[in-house]
Amino acid sequence: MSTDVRTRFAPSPTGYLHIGGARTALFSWLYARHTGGKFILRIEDTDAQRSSQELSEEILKAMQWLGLDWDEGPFYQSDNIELYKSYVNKLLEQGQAYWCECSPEDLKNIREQAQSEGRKPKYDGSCRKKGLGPGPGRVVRFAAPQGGLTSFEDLIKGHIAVDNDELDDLVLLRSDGMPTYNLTVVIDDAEMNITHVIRGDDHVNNTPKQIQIYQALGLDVPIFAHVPMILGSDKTRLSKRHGATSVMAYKDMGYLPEAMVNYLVRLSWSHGDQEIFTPEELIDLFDIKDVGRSAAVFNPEKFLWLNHHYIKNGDSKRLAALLKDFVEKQDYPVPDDVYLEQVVIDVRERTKTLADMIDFGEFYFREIEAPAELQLKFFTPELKEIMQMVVEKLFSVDFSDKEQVEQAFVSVLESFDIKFKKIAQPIRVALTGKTVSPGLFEIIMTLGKDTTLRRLRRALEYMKEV
RNA sequence: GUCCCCAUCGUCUAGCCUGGCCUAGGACACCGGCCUUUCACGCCGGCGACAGGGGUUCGAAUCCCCUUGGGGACGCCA
Repeated sequence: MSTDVRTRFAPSPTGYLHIGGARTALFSWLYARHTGGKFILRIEDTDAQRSSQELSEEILKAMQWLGLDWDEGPFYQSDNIELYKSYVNKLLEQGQAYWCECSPEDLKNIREQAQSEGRKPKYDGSCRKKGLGPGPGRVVRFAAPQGGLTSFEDLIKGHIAVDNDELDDLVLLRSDGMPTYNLTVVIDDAEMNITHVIRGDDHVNNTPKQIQIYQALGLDVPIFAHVPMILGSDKTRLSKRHGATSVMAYKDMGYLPEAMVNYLVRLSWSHGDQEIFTPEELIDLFDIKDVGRSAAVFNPEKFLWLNHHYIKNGDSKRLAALLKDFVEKQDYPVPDDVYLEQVVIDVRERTKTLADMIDFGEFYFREIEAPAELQLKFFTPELKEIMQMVVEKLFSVDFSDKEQVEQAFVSVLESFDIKFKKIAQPIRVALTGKTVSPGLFEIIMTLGKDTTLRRLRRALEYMKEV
């Protein structure tokens, strides 16, 4: 027996790992790492209708992408059905559970009746005294304690107390023989010796019900920590309406996992004025005690800013490797690693995501032609001689030496006694097809002699023809 | 509707527990300026909040109560 911290993340594979779930997982993981405890992953797939193996795997992938590694699991609740049933039987034998024959329609009526009378729409317990046994269409319900108070000390919310009369005789075993969430979560957390149940705010109301089950079963009640929700910009529960909510959707949009971790951790948690954290710092600094009690609004702009921060400061070789996927997705020919890294270095200050790099740096990956209006505006005949000389000078220069390339321009500028400004935009348009781009010399060095000269000559041809 | 929870700039938050150092600090966004071959980056500056009302106190963003506002839960989902 040890008192080591054991936390868990228990998603249900009825959807992808979303922002909210990821943050909960992150907090659980951080707390385990911070305390030197264990982090367990458990898949809650007792809803056979809606759960799927594919979704389970997607969740695992998302966890891995975020770097949230687990020490035990993944365990699947569907592998433990007999275990849960044995507990149901125990409750039945103890008289703390009973068979119920009420149909879904009966239940609906009971609820509507209660609500219309201004009461909480809970099950009225009409089958409690019937002494029913198993039968088709029947479920097992928990005989919840009546009267009194159930309370607990939440690590985040503080003291929470609920009147037992508010609580339902909830279903433990469905008519199809599958156990339900409130039962399985209790049994597994107990069997897995979870010390700290860190989960979403939306489970606060379930907690007293679960505590009653722990008590009925004579199991130790863990410590609870309910983390506040993440809301959308209109302060309602975050959903697709607010934009992408799936973790992996952000990966596909060119976000970095460290940016997501850093962004999410700062929702309802902070450490003074610090905004940027390395994983090591987080493990060192994170504590549930510092998690706030109020909900946070997901702010895409700040997330983008953080992503840009990591794009700007990340290792360029790694970024180049990540960029490769995005190049392939566009069906562009994949350049070599050195070229890709140069692109990253050229564009990183002005692109906030990996996907941005592809858009903004399109001219690095494919042949481009400036729109007609830009050609007309910038490729003017008066620039003919100047451009001619730029091409000639560059032609005779060694491109492995940036110094020489810059010198070539200096000599052209001196010959015509003009400012660089005079030819910068025309050259930019010739090289990139746009008026906005990275620095000219960076582009030229990355593109290389052949491409640079080819594109400048094409502009020169235009100047001559006009 | 009933129950539970929450409440500092538009947003994320520091400060609140252990009242005075708060004419409330930082960050994102926004607006100016500087830098400059474009755009960015960077730097400098600006805008901007203690929900309201009562208490307690010499003194309240900080403690208490009420109101209001918001969120969540009320399922044979998790």
